[in-house]
Amino acid sequence: MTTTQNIDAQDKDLDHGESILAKIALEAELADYSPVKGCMVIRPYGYAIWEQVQSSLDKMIKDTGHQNAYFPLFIPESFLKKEAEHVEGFAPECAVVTYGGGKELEEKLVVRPTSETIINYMLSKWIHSYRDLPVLLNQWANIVRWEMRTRLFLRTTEFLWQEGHTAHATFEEANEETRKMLEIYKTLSEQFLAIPVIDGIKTDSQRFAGAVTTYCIEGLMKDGKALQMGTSHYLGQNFARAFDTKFQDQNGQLQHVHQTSWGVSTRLIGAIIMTHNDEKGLKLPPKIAPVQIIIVPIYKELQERELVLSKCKEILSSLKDDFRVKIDDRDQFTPGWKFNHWEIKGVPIRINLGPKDIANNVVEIVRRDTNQKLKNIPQDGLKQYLLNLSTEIQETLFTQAKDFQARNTFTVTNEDEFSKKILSGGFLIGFWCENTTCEEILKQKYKATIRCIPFKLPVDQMKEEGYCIVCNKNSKQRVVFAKAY
RNA sequence: CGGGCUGUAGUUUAGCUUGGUAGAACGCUACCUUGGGGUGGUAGAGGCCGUGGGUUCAAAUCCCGCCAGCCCGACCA
Repeated sequence: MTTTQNIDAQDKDLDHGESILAKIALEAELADYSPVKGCMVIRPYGYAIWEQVQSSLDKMIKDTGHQNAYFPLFIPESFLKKEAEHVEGFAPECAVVTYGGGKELEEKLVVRPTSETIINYMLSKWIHSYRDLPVLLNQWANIVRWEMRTRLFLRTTEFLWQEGHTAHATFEEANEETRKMLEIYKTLSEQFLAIPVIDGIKTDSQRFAGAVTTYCIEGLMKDGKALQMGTSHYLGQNFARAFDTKFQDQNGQLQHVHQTSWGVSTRLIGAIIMTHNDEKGLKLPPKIAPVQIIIVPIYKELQERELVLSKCKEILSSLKDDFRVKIDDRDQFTPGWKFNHWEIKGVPIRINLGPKDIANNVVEIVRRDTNQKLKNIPQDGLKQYLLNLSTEIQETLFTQAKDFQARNTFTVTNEDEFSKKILSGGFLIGFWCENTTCEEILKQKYKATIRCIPFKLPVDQMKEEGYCIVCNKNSKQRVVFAKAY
């Protein structure tokens, strides 16, 4: 089966993921480098993918009771400094504005690296009583983090994301919120992006600066590296204390609110690229593909052109209520050229339509997930056929990615095994003693980190307890190790 | 910020060692041809060779500075 061969070829090619990312992002016209180092331009086709991701997620965010709002780009520098861990974590990667209107500013303005501080400042004004809670906010915004090494979509200086911020009366409620949103991210990733993830808790060293607990979803890219695809934080009362965000409870007592924040970014597009691709280019899951079906007319003479194009339009209008569908009627390109063009761009379904098909009342369909060519598909009932096919492609892409993840997830019991396995990448499952030193040793020696303490392990036959793969001390839990972006 | 590499047409690049008229492919424009897997042809347009200085009769080529980018290390969604 060609599909399996392609994936296997990728498995052996684990080191070349980076060039695949840049190559696809540029060739499929998703993005381009900007004149400013570390920044990128998201081109219309790439932005259209983001809009699909946005609308899917935005609906789920609103369905769970959250409202969108917008907080400013500029944050007074003093705000960042109010929460000790937060400033320590973010100060090195902040861009700071010192001049405005030709004058040096009295207080420097930080370009937001995230918005916990400004939102808390506002919440402290808005929240008085337990009746004001919960506050469930979300914002779609750009943020800036001054990164040393950047990569298209996976890590750029400025990026687009969604950040949810909520305030609750109790720990239980806030913690439940944190888990609920992580579950939504998991659904987004698996059901929409067709990328399987491991969900779990971050270790202390990987925790968000200022959070009590950070939950995450982690995906495995085709080059064997892990990618953090979304995080959800229980912030405790840390920011509430720093900004004095208090409410009066039912007993008349003043209490600090319990807060959460959670986000996913345009990094998800990088994850799609790094999960769904082959030698021809990108493969987009139908649910988030800006163009789900491309119709390529095939003709010779002018007379044929008229006939074929009118049939194409007829088919288009019968499908346009159910699909994002387009006809590529450009005359300057040959059909063969167009085939390659739309394959690079990852369009899930292509319809080839020529005089022969019209004579027989059929179409030719090519599916991008398997590259299979399906000949003589009747025009009657085409819509239903395509609806089924679309669902199947969505599932196949997920299954392909799931199989890849399974083939590249290994159990290790000691450092020796770890050192050998980590070379070729993948998720490594092993015991860890919960000591940060052991984690640090693995990072120094192998450039690998603990991605998370999983809620549920992706491999069977787990023992309850074992020995830390580094120090051999007793351990109660297995964790997921990997090299990461 | 350290170490390595690279800057030539829109893109990928040849030429640089050994100084002497800047070449190709793709893309672009026009026309013809072709069209069911990147058709073929003809004719064109397009370059202060990253930048500043130096050496020389003469610099894309040699030397020095600067700038930018890429890769490798220290940070991260």
